[in-house]
Amino acid sequence: MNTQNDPVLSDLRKRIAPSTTRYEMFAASLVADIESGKYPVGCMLPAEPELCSQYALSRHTVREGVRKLVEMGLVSRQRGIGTRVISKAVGPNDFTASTSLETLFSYIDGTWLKILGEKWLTADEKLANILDCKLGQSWLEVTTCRYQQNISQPLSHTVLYIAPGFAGILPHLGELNHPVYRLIEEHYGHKVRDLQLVVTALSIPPEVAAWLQCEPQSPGLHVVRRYRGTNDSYLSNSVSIYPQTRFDVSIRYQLNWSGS
Amino acid sequence: MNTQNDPVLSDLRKRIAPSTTRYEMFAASLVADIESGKYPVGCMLPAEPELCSQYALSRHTVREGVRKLVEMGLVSRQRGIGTRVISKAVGPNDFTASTSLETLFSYIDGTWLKILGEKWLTADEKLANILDCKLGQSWLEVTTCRYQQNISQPLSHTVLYIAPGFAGILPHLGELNHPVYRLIEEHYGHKVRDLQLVVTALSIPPEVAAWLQCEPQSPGLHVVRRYRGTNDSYLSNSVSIYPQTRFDVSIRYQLNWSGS
DNA sequence: AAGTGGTCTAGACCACCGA
DNA sequence: CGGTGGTCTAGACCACTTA
Repeated sequence: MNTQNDPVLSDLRKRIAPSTTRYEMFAASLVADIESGKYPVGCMLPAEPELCSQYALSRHTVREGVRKLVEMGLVSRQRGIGTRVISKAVGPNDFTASTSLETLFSYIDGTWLKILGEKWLTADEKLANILDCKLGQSWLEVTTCRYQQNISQPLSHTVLYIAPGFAGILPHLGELNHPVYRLIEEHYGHKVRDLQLVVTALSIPPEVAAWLQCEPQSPGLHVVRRYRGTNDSYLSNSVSIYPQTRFDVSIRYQLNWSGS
Repeated sequence: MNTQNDPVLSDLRKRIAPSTTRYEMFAASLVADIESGKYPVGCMLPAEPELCSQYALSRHTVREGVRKLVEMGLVSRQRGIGTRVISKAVGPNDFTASTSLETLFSYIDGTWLKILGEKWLTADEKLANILDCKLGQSWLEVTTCRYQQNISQPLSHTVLYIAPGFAGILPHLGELNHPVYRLIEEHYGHKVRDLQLVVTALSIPPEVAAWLQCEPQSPGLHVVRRYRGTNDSYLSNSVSIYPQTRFDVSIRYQLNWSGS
Protein backbone atom coordinates (compact mmCIF):
# COMPACT_ATOMS: atom_id res chain seq x y z
CA MET A 1 0.00 0.00 0.00
CA ASN A 2 1.43 3.28 -1.11
CA THR A 3 -0.20 6.40 0.25
CA GLN A 4 2.86 8.51 -0.28
CA ASN A 5 1.77 9.24 -3.81
CA ASP A 6 -1.88 9.61 -2.96
CA PRO A 7 -2.63 13.32 -3.46
CA VAL A 8 -5.76 13.20 -1.30
CA LEU A 9 -4.07 11.61 1.71
CA SER A 10 -0.96 13.72 1.25
CA ASP A 11 -3.01 16.90 1.20
CA LEU A 12 -5.01 15.73 4.19
CA ARG A 13 -1.88 15.11 6.16
CA LYS A 14 -0.66 18.58 5.33
CA ARG A 15 -3.85 20.29 6.44
CA ILE A 16 -4.93 18.24 9.40
CA ALA A 17 -1.71 17.13 11.03
CA PRO A 18 1.21 18.70 9.25
CA SER A 19 3.88 17.18 11.45
CA THR A 20 2.38 13.76 12.13
CA THR A 21 4.12 11.07 10.20
CA ARG A 22 2.93 7.57 9.71
CA TYR A 23 5.37 5.97 12.14
CA GLU A 24 4.41 8.56 14.76
CA MET A 25 0.72 7.80 14.36
CA PHE A 26 1.53 4.13 14.56
CA ALA A 27 3.63 4.66 17.69
CA ALA A 28 0.89 6.74 19.26
CA SER A 29 -1.56 3.95 18.54
CA LEU A 30 0.69 1.42 20.26
CA VAL A 31 1.12 3.71 23.25
CA ALA A 32 -2.65 4.06 23.51
CA ASP A 33 -3.06 0.28 23.36
CA ILE A 34 -0.50 -0.18 26.11
CA GLU A 35 -2.09 2.45 28.30
CA SER A 36 -5.56 1.00 27.75
CA GLY A 37 -4.40 -2.43 28.81
CA LYS A 38 -4.83 -4.10 25.43
CA TYR A 39 -1.15 -4.95 25.76
CA PRO A 40 -0.59 -5.30 29.53
CA VAL A 41 2.83 -4.91 31.07
CA GLY A 42 4.78 -8.12 30.70
CA CYS A 43 3.11 -9.36 27.57
CA MET A 44 4.55 -9.52 24.09
CA LEU A 45 3.69 -7.12 21.34
CA PRO A 46 2.67 -8.66 18.01
CA ALA A 47 5.68 -9.52 15.87
CA GLU A 48 6.79 -7.08 13.22
CA PRO A 49 5.29 -8.91 10.23
CA GLU A 50 1.93 -8.94 11.95
CA LEU A 51 2.14 -5.26 12.84
CA CYS A 52 3.05 -4.57 9.21
CA SER A 53 -0.10 -6.20 7.92
CA GLN A 54 -2.30 -4.94 10.76
CA TYR A 55 -1.37 -1.33 10.09
CA ALA A 56 -0.55 -1.73 6.42
CA LEU A 57 2.93 -0.35 6.88
CA SER A 58 6.31 -1.42 5.64
CA ARG A 59 8.60 -3.10 8.07
CA HIS A 60 10.94 -0.12 8.21
CA THR A 61 8.11 2.15 9.29
CA VAL A 62 6.94 -0.32 11.90
CA ARG A 63 10.45 -0.61 13.26
CA GLU A 64 10.80 3.16 13.40
CA GLY A 65 7.59 3.33 15.42
CA VAL A 66 8.62 0.59 17.82
CA ARG A 67 12.01 2.25 18.16
CA LYS A 68 10.22 5.27 19.51
CA LEU A 69 8.54 3.13 22.15
CA VAL A 70 11.92 1.71 23.09
CA GLU A 71 13.27 5.23 23.51
CA MET A 72 10.31 6.02 25.73
CA GLY A 73 11.12 2.99 27.82
CA LEU A 74 7.78 1.32 27.20
CA VAL A 75 9.00 -1.85 25.52
CA SER A 76 12.21 -3.81 25.16
CA ARG A 77 13.18 -5.94 22.23
CA GLN A 78 15.20 -9.11 22.07
CA ARG A 79 16.30 -10.76 18.91
CA GLY A 80 14.82 -14.17 18.60
CA ILE A 81 12.32 -13.50 21.36
CA GLY A 82 10.14 -10.56 20.56
CA THR A 83 9.05 -7.19 21.88
CA ARG A 84 7.88 -7.08 25.47
CA VAL A 85 5.89 -4.37 27.21
CA ILE A 86 7.90 -3.28 30.24
CA SER A 87 6.13 -0.14 31.40
CA LYS A 88 2.69 1.39 31.32
CA ALA A 89 3.65 4.83 30.05
CA VAL A 90 2.02 6.46 33.04
CA GLY A 91 5.06 8.62 33.63
CA PRO A 92 7.52 8.34 30.83
CA ASN A 93 11.05 9.36 31.73
CA ASP A 94 11.15 12.23 29.34
CA PHE A 95 13.85 14.28 31.03
CA THR A 96 17.48 13.28 30.89
CA ALA A 97 20.69 14.66 32.33
CA SER A 98 23.75 13.51 30.45
CA THR A 99 27.38 13.69 31.41
CA SER A 100 30.49 11.62 31.49
CA LEU A 101 32.07 10.35 34.66
CA GLU A 102 34.98 12.65 33.84
CA THR A 103 32.71 15.70 33.85
CA LEU A 104 30.95 14.52 36.94
CA PHE A 105 34.27 14.31 38.73
CA SER A 106 36.01 17.25 37.10
CA TYR A 107 36.35 18.83 40.54
CA ILE A 108 38.90 16.11 41.28
CA ASP A 109 41.39 17.67 38.85
CA GLY A 110 44.35 19.00 40.76
CA THR A 111 43.36 17.36 44.02
CA TRP A 112 44.59 14.41 46.02
CA LEU A 113 43.49 12.41 49.01
CA LYS A 114 45.24 12.45 52.34
CA ILE A 115 44.52 9.32 54.30
CA LEU A 116 43.64 9.94 57.94
CA GLY A 117 42.83 6.41 58.96
CA GLU A 118 41.53 3.06 57.85
CA LYS A 119 39.87 0.02 59.31
CA TRP A 120 37.81 -3.01 58.40
CA LEU A 121 34.27 -3.10 59.63
CA THR A 122 31.05 -5.00 59.16
CA ALA A 123 27.86 -3.19 58.38
CA ASP A 124 25.55 -2.58 61.30
CA GLU A 125 22.06 -1.30 60.69
CA LYS A 126 23.04 2.35 60.41
CA LEU A 127 25.90 1.71 57.99
CA ALA A 128 23.85 -0.73 55.96
CA ASN A 129 21.33 2.03 55.56
CA ILE A 130 23.91 4.56 54.41
CA LEU A 131 25.60 2.18 52.03
CA ASP A 132 22.43 0.44 50.89
CA CYS A 133 23.98 -2.95 51.56
CA LYS A 134 23.18 -6.08 53.52
CA LEU A 135 23.71 -6.32 57.28
CA GLY A 136 26.99 -7.93 58.25
CA GLN A 137 28.69 -7.14 54.95
CA SER A 138 32.37 -6.38 55.30
CA TRP A 139 33.86 -3.06 54.11
CA LEU A 140 37.19 -1.30 54.26
CA GLU A 141 36.58 2.14 55.71
CA VAL A 142 39.13 4.80 54.77
CA THR A 143 38.85 8.25 56.28
CA THR A 144 40.39 10.97 54.11
CA CYS A 145 40.59 14.63 53.28
CA ARG A 146 40.76 15.87 49.70
CA TYR A 147 43.28 18.66 49.18
CA GLN A 148 43.62 21.07 46.28
CA GLN A 149 46.98 22.10 44.89
CA ASN A 150 48.28 25.43 46.24
CA ILE A 151 45.38 25.72 48.65
CA SER A 152 45.93 24.79 52.26
CA GLN A 153 42.26 24.31 53.11
CA PRO A 154 40.97 20.91 52.09
CA LEU A 155 38.07 20.61 49.68
CA SER A 156 36.25 17.90 51.54
CA HIS A 157 36.26 15.31 54.26
CA THR A 158 35.49 11.97 52.68
CA VAL A 159 34.94 8.55 54.16
CA LEU A 160 35.39 5.81 51.59
CA TYR A 161 33.85 2.39 51.89
CA ILE A 162 35.60 -0.03 49.61
CA ALA A 163 34.09 -3.38 48.82
CA PRO A 164 36.11 -6.39 49.95
CA GLY A 165 38.16 -7.52 46.98
CA PHE A 166 39.21 -4.05 45.95
CA ALA A 167 41.31 -3.28 49.01
CA GLY A 168 44.39 -3.49 46.81
CA ILE A 169 43.86 0.05 45.60
CA LEU A 170 44.67 1.41 49.06
CA PRO A 171 48.36 2.19 48.34
CA HIS A 172 47.32 4.20 45.28
CA LEU A 173 44.62 6.29 46.94
CA GLY A 174 46.89 9.28 47.50
CA GLU A 175 47.74 9.74 43.83
CA LEU A 176 46.84 12.97 42.07
CA ASN A 177 43.69 13.13 39.96
CA HIS A 178 42.68 9.56 40.71
CA PRO A 179 39.11 9.07 41.77
CA VAL A 180 38.38 5.78 43.44
CA TYR A 181 36.26 4.43 40.61
CA ARG A 182 39.17 4.83 38.19
CA LEU A 183 41.58 3.03 40.48
CA ILE A 184 39.19 0.11 40.67
CA GLU A 185 38.84 0.12 36.92
CA GLU A 186 42.60 0.24 36.38
CA HIS A 187 43.52 -2.41 38.90
CA TYR A 188 40.57 -4.76 38.68
CA GLY A 189 38.92 -3.95 35.36
CA HIS A 190 35.53 -3.35 36.95
CA LYS A 191 33.69 -0.52 35.29
CA VAL A 192 31.11 1.68 36.92
CA ARG A 193 27.66 1.12 35.49
CA ASP A 194 25.55 3.00 37.98
CA LEU A 195 26.25 5.99 40.18
CA GLN A 196 23.86 7.25 42.79
CA LEU A 197 24.16 10.63 44.50
CA VAL A 198 22.25 11.75 47.57
CA VAL A 199 22.76 15.33 48.65
CA THR A 200 21.66 16.74 51.98
CA ALA A 201 22.64 19.58 54.28
CA LEU A 202 24.34 19.05 57.61
CA SER A 203 25.96 20.83 60.45
CA ILE A 204 29.64 20.02 60.29
CA PRO A 205 30.73 18.10 63.42
CA PRO A 206 33.62 19.66 65.36
CA GLU A 207 36.11 16.85 64.68
CA VAL A 208 35.48 17.09 60.95
CA ALA A 209 35.50 20.90 61.04
CA ALA A 210 38.97 20.79 62.53
CA TRP A 211 40.24 18.88 59.51
CA LEU A 212 38.35 21.11 57.10
CA GLN A 213 39.57 24.29 58.79
CA CYS A 214 36.08 25.69 59.04
CA GLU A 215 33.71 26.70 61.83
CA PRO A 216 32.34 23.84 63.92
CA GLN A 217 28.58 23.49 63.42
CA SER A 218 28.78 25.56 60.23
CA PRO A 219 26.62 24.39 57.32
CA GLY A 220 27.98 21.95 54.80
CA LEU A 221 26.94 19.69 51.96
CA HIS A 222 26.66 16.00 52.76
CA VAL A 223 27.05 13.88 49.64
CA VAL A 224 26.69 10.11 49.56
CA ARG A 225 27.94 8.47 46.37
CA ARG A 226 27.26 4.84 45.56
CA TYR A 227 29.17 3.18 42.77
CA ARG A 228 27.72 0.02 41.36
CA GLY A 229 29.60 -2.15 38.91
CA THR A 230 28.71 -4.16 35.89
CA ASN A 231 27.39 -7.12 37.83
CA ASP A 232 25.17 -4.96 40.06
CA SER A 233 27.51 -5.34 43.00
CA TYR A 234 28.76 -2.27 44.80
CA LEU A 235 32.33 -1.32 44.03
CA SER A 236 32.62 1.40 46.62
CA ASN A 237 30.72 4.10 48.40
CA SER A 238 31.75 7.45 49.75
CA VAL A 239 30.37 9.92 52.24
CA SER A 240 31.72 13.42 51.67
CA ILE A 241 31.31 16.60 53.65
CA TYR A 242 31.94 19.91 51.89
CA PRO A 243 32.03 23.21 53.72
CA GLN A 244 29.69 25.87 52.39
CA THR A 245 31.02 27.63 49.25
CA ARG A 246 33.67 25.02 48.47
CA PHE A 247 31.42 22.82 46.37
CA ASP A 248 28.08 22.67 44.65
CA VAL A 249 26.05 20.06 42.81
CA SER A 250 24.76 21.12 39.43
CA ILE A 251 22.47 19.11 37.19
CA ARG A 252 20.83 19.94 33.92
CA TYR A 253 17.83 18.00 32.71
CA GLN A 254 16.66 18.29 29.14
CA LEU A 255 13.55 17.09 27.36
CA ASN A 256 14.46 14.37 24.92
CA TRP A 257 12.02 12.92 22.49
CA SER A 258 10.64 16.26 21.40
CA GLY A 259 6.87 16.53 21.12
CA SER A 260 3.94 14.56 22.50
CA MET B 1 27.79 -2.78 -3.41
CA ASN B 2 26.62 -5.86 -1.62
CA THR B 3 28.99 -7.37 0.87
CA GLN B 4 26.23 -9.10 2.76
CA ASN B 5 26.50 -12.07 0.44
CA ASP B 6 30.26 -11.99 0.32
CA PRO B 7 31.34 -15.14 2.18
CA VAL B 8 34.85 -13.84 2.75
CA LEU B 9 33.79 -10.59 4.35
CA SER B 10 31.00 -12.26 6.24
CA ASP B 11 33.38 -14.81 7.67
CA LEU B 12 35.92 -12.11 8.44
CA ARG B 13 33.32 -10.13 10.36
CA LYS B 14 32.44 -13.21 12.34
CA ARG B 15 36.00 -14.00 13.29
CA ILE B 16 37.53 -10.58 13.79
CA ALA B 17 34.72 -8.50 15.17
CA PRO B 18 31.73 -10.70 15.71
CA SER B 19 29.43 -7.93 16.91
CA THR B 20 30.61 -5.04 14.77
CA THR B 21 28.15 -4.15 12.08
CA ARG B 22 28.77 -1.95 9.12
CA TYR B 23 26.96 1.08 10.48
CA GLU B 24 28.88 0.72 13.74
CA MET B 25 32.21 0.63 11.95
CA PHE B 26 31.11 3.62 9.91
CA ALA B 27 30.05 5.48 13.08
CA ALA B 28 33.34 4.62 14.76
CA SER B 29 35.17 6.01 11.76
CA LEU B 30 33.24 9.28 11.96
CA VAL B 31 33.92 9.53 15.68
CA ALA B 32 37.61 9.03 15.03
CA ASP B 33 37.55 11.74 12.36
CA ILE B 34 35.83 14.16 14.72
CA GLU B 35 38.27 13.41 17.52
CA SER B 36 41.27 13.78 15.22
CA GLY B 37 40.08 17.18 14.08
CA LYS B 38 39.35 16.21 10.49
CA TYR B 39 35.85 17.46 11.21
CA PRO B 40 36.34 20.23 13.80
CA VAL B 41 33.54 21.28 16.12
CA GLY B 42 31.24 23.68 14.34
CA CYS B 43 31.80 22.41 10.83
CA MET B 44 29.43 20.42 8.67
CA LEU B 45 29.74 16.72 8.06
CA PRO B 46 29.61 15.62 4.42
CA ALA B 47 26.06 15.18 3.21
CA GLU B 48 24.49 11.76 3.21
CA PRO B 49 24.90 11.01 -0.50
CA GLU B 50 28.59 11.79 -0.27
CA LEU B 51 29.03 9.62 2.82
CA CYS B 52 27.23 6.85 0.96
CA SER B 53 29.70 6.91 -1.91
CA GLN B 54 32.72 7.56 0.31
CA TYR B 55 32.03 4.53 2.43
CA ALA B 56 30.19 2.53 -0.21
CA LEU B 57 27.13 2.15 1.99
CA SER B 58 23.46 2.51 1.36
CA ARG B 59 21.78 5.61 2.63
CA HIS B 60 19.89 3.70 5.31
CA THR B 61 23.14 2.37 6.76
CA VAL B 62 24.73 5.81 6.68
CA ARG B 63 21.71 7.30 8.44
CA GLU B 64 21.85 4.57 11.07
CA GLY B 65 25.49 5.42 11.71
CA VAL B 66 24.88 9.14 11.93
CA ARG B 67 21.93 8.47 14.21
CA LYS B 68 24.35 6.87 16.60
CA LEU B 69 26.46 10.03 16.61
CA VAL B 70 23.35 12.07 17.32
CA GLU B 71 22.57 9.82 20.28
CA MET B 72 26.10 10.36 21.52
CA GLY B 73 25.58 14.09 21.28
CA LEU B 74 28.42 14.60 18.81
CA VAL B 75 26.42 16.04 15.90
CA SER B 76 23.06 17.62 15.31
CA ARG B 77 21.07 17.43 12.12
CA GLN B 78 18.76 19.93 10.50
CA ARG B 79 16.65 19.24 7.50
CA GLY B 80 17.63 21.46 4.65
CA ILE B 81 20.87 22.47 6.33
CA GLY B 82 23.02 19.48 7.07
CA THR B 83 24.78 17.71 9.90
CA ARG B 84 26.91 19.83 12.19
CA VAL B 85 29.60 18.71 14.60
CA ILE B 86 28.67 20.06 18.03
CA SER B 87 31.05 18.24 20.34
CA LYS B 88 34.48 16.70 20.23
CA ALA B 89 33.74 13.35 21.79
CA VAL B 90 36.68 13.73 24.13
CA GLY B 91 34.46 12.58 26.97
CA PRO B 92 31.36 11.01 25.52
CA ASN B 93 28.27 11.69 27.57
CA ASP B 94 27.86 8.09 28.46
CA PHE B 95 26.09 8.54 31.76
CA THR B 96 22.49 9.62 31.90
CA ALA B 97 20.05 10.35 34.68
CA SER B 98 16.45 9.97 33.56
CA THR B 99 13.26 11.06 35.20
CA SER B 100 10.03 12.77 34.46
CA LEU B 101 9.20 16.24 35.69
CA GLU B 102 6.51 14.56 37.79
CA THR B 103 9.08 12.41 39.56
CA LEU B 104 11.44 15.32 39.90
CA PHE B 105 8.73 17.28 41.64
CA SER B 106 7.03 14.45 43.47
CA TYR B 107 7.82 16.21 46.74
CA ILE B 108 5.24 18.80 45.71
CA ASP B 109 2.40 16.30 46.21
CA GLY B 110 0.28 17.38 49.11
CA THR B 111 1.91 20.79 49.42
CA TRP B 112 0.91 24.33 48.56
CA LEU B 113 2.50 27.73 48.39
CA LYS B 114 1.73 30.55 50.80
CA ILE B 115 2.55 33.89 49.26
CA LEU B 116 4.44 36.21 51.58
CA GLY B 117 5.06 39.08 49.20
CA GLU B 118 5.58 40.07 45.61
CA LYS B 119 7.16 42.86 43.62
CA TRP B 120 8.50 43.71 40.20
CA LEU B 121 12.21 44.22 39.89
CA THR B 122 14.91 44.57 37.29
CA ALA B 123 17.97 42.39 37.42
CA ASP B 124 21.06 43.96 38.94
CA GLU B 125 24.37 42.20 38.66
CA LYS B 126 23.82 39.88 41.61
CA LEU B 127 20.35 38.80 40.52
CA ALA B 128 21.43 38.44 36.89
CA ASN B 129 24.09 36.08 38.15
CA ILE B 130 21.65 34.00 40.15
CA LEU B 131 19.07 33.84 37.39
CA ASP B 132 21.57 33.59 34.54
CA CYS B 133 19.82 36.42 32.69
CA LYS B 134 20.73 39.77 31.16
CA LEU B 135 21.23 42.89 33.26
CA GLY B 136 18.15 45.09 33.42
CA GLN B 137 15.75 42.27 32.63
CA SER B 138 12.42 42.60 34.37
CA TRP B 139 11.09 39.86 36.68
CA LEU B 140 8.17 39.36 39.01
CA GLU B 141 9.58 38.30 42.36
CA VAL B 142 7.24 36.29 44.58
CA THR B 143 8.36 35.30 48.05
CA THR B 144 6.65 32.16 49.33
CA CYS B 145 6.70 29.29 51.78
CA ARG B 146 5.73 25.77 50.76
CA TYR B 147 3.55 23.99 53.32
CA GLN B 148 2.75 20.30 53.66
CA GLN B 149 -0.69 19.03 54.56
CA ASN B 150 -1.11 18.20 58.25
CA ILE B 151 2.33 19.54 59.07
CA SER B 152 2.65 22.99 60.56
CA GLN B 153 6.32 23.44 59.68
CA PRO B 154 6.81 24.56 56.10
CA LEU B 155 8.91 22.46 53.73
CA SER B 156 10.79 25.34 52.19
CA HIS B 157 11.17 29.04 51.73
CA THR B 158 11.05 29.75 48.01
CA VAL B 159 11.53 32.93 46.05
CA LEU B 160 10.05 32.66 42.58
CA TYR B 161 11.17 34.78 39.67
CA ILE B 162 8.56 34.74 36.95
CA ALA B 163 9.36 35.98 33.48
CA PRO B 164 7.35 38.99 32.32
CA GLY B 165 4.45 37.65 30.32
CA PHE B 166 3.62 34.86 32.72
CA ALA B 167 2.56 37.07 35.61
CA GLY B 168 -1.01 35.92 35.03
CA ILE B 169 -0.37 32.72 36.95
CA LEU B 170 -0.03 34.68 40.19
CA PRO B 171 -3.64 34.16 41.37
CA HIS B 172 -3.23 30.40 40.91
CA LEU B 173 0.06 30.02 42.76
CA GLY B 174 -1.56 28.95 46.01
CA GLU B 175 -3.32 25.93 44.52
CA LEU B 176 -2.53 22.44 45.80
CA ASN B 177 -0.09 20.25 43.89
CA HIS B 178 0.62 22.87 41.25
CA PRO B 179 4.26 23.53 40.54
CA VAL B 180 4.99 26.76 38.73
CA TYR B 181 6.05 25.09 35.51
CA ARG B 182 2.69 23.36 35.23
CA LEU B 183 0.76 26.59 35.78
CA ILE B 184 2.72 28.20 32.97
CA GLU B 185 2.04 25.23 30.76
CA GLU B 186 -1.67 25.26 31.55
CA HIS B 187 -2.20 28.98 31.15
CA TYR B 188 0.23 29.84 28.40
CA GLY B 189 1.01 26.55 26.70
CA HIS B 190 4.74 26.92 27.17
CA LYS B 191 6.40 23.64 27.98
CA VAL B 192 9.59 23.19 29.93
CA ARG B 193 12.39 21.95 27.73
CA ASP B 194 15.33 22.44 30.05
CA LEU B 195 15.67 22.41 33.81
CA GLN B 196 18.81 23.34 35.64
CA LEU B 197 19.44 22.64 39.31
CA VAL B 198 22.23 24.08 41.42
CA VAL B 199 22.52 22.80 44.97
CA THR B 200 24.67 24.39 47.66
CA ALA B 201 24.72 24.58 51.42
CA LEU B 202 23.92 27.73 53.35
CA SER B 203 23.38 29.06 56.78
CA ILE B 204 19.71 29.94 57.03
CA PRO B 205 19.28 33.69 57.60
CA PRO B 206 17.26 34.65 60.68
CA GLU B 207 14.35 36.21 58.78
CA VAL B 208 13.97 33.04 56.68
CA ALA B 209 14.48 30.79 59.71
CA ALA B 210 11.53 32.51 61.37
CA TRP B 211 9.27 31.48 58.53
CA LEU B 212 10.71 27.98 58.40
CA GLN B 213 10.42 27.52 62.18
CA CYS B 214 14.00 26.38 62.47
CA GLU B 215 17.15 27.61 64.20
CA PRO B 216 18.64 30.81 62.80
CA GLN B 217 22.04 30.10 61.23
CA SER B 218 21.27 26.40 61.10
CA PRO B 219 22.38 24.54 57.96
CA GLY B 220 20.08 24.25 54.99
CA LEU B 221 20.01 23.29 51.35
CA HIS B 222 20.00 26.13 48.86
CA VAL B 223 18.51 25.05 45.53
CA VAL B 224 18.34 27.25 42.45
CA ARG B 225 16.07 25.96 39.72
CA ARG B 226 16.02 27.45 36.24
CA TYR B 227 13.22 26.55 33.86
CA ARG B 228 13.81 27.20 30.20
CA GLY B 229 11.05 26.89 27.64
CA THR B 230 10.80 25.63 24.12
CA ASN B 231 12.24 28.77 22.54
CA ASP B 232 15.23 28.86 24.89
CA SER B 233 13.77 31.74 26.91
CA TYR B 234 13.47 31.41 30.65
CA LEU B 235 9.98 30.74 31.91
CA SER B 236 10.78 31.13 35.58
CA ASN B 237 13.42 30.58 38.19
CA SER B 238 13.23 29.73 41.84
CA VAL B 239 15.54 29.96 44.80
CA SER B 240 14.54 27.56 47.57
CA ILE B 241 15.89 27.09 51.06
CA TYR B 242 15.24 23.78 52.81
CA PRO B 243 16.10 23.20 56.45
CA GLN B 244 18.31 20.22 57.16
CA THR B 245 16.42 16.88 57.12
CA ARG B 246 13.34 18.22 55.35
CA PHE B 247 14.63 17.63 51.83
CA ASP B 248 17.35 15.92 49.86
CA VAL B 249 18.44 15.80 46.25
CA SER B 250 18.90 12.34 44.82
CA ILE B 251 20.25 11.56 41.37
CA ARG B 252 21.02 8.30 39.71
CA TYR B 253 23.29 8.12 36.71
CA GLN B 254 23.44 5.02 34.58
CA LEU B 255 25.73 3.93 31.79
CA ASN B 256 23.78 3.87 28.57
CA TRP B 257 25.04 2.71 25.24
CA SER B 258 26.59 -0.43 26.61
CA GLY B 259 30.15 -1.17 25.63
CA SER B 260 33.01 0.92 24.24
C1' DA C 1 13.00 -25.65 11.30
C1' DA C 2 10.35 -21.76 12.13
C1' DG C 3 9.93 -17.36 14.00
C1' DT C 4 11.93 -13.28 16.14
C1' DG C 5 14.28 -8.82 15.83
C1' DG C 6 18.83 -6.68 13.55
C1' DT C 7 21.05 -5.18 9.48
C1' DC C 8 21.27 -3.89 4.70
C1' DT C 9 20.19 -2.42 -0.23
C1' DA C 10 17.93 0.22 -3.99
C1' DG C 11 15.01 3.45 -5.08
C1' DA C 12 11.41 6.91 -4.16
C1' DC C 13 8.83 11.19 -2.50
C1' DC C 14 8.71 14.68 0.95
C1' DA C 15 9.52 19.18 3.72
C1' DC C 16 12.74 22.41 4.46
C1' DC C 17 16.60 25.75 3.52
C1' DG C 18 19.45 28.93 0.96
C1' DA C 19 20.87 31.09 -3.24
C1' DC D 1 15.95 25.87 -8.03
C1' DG D 2 19.22 22.22 -6.20
C1' DG D 3 20.70 20.26 -2.00
C1' DT D 4 19.78 18.82 2.74
C1' DG D 5 17.90 15.56 5.99
C1' DG D 6 13.17 12.94 7.06
C1' DT D 7 10.06 9.42 5.75
C1' DC D 8 8.63 5.36 3.24
C1' DT D 9 8.43 0.93 0.42
C1' DA D 10 9.83 -3.76 -1.16
C1' DG D 11 12.63 -7.23 -0.63
C1' DA D 12 16.73 -9.61 1.23
C1' DC D 13 20.08 -11.98 4.45
C1' DC D 14 21.54 -12.42 9.09
C1' DA D 15 21.96 -13.89 14.22
C1' DC D 16 19.48 -15.45 17.74
C1' DT D 17 15.96 -18.20 20.40
C1' DT D 18 12.73 -21.84 21.00
C1' DA D 19 10.82 -26.05 20.12
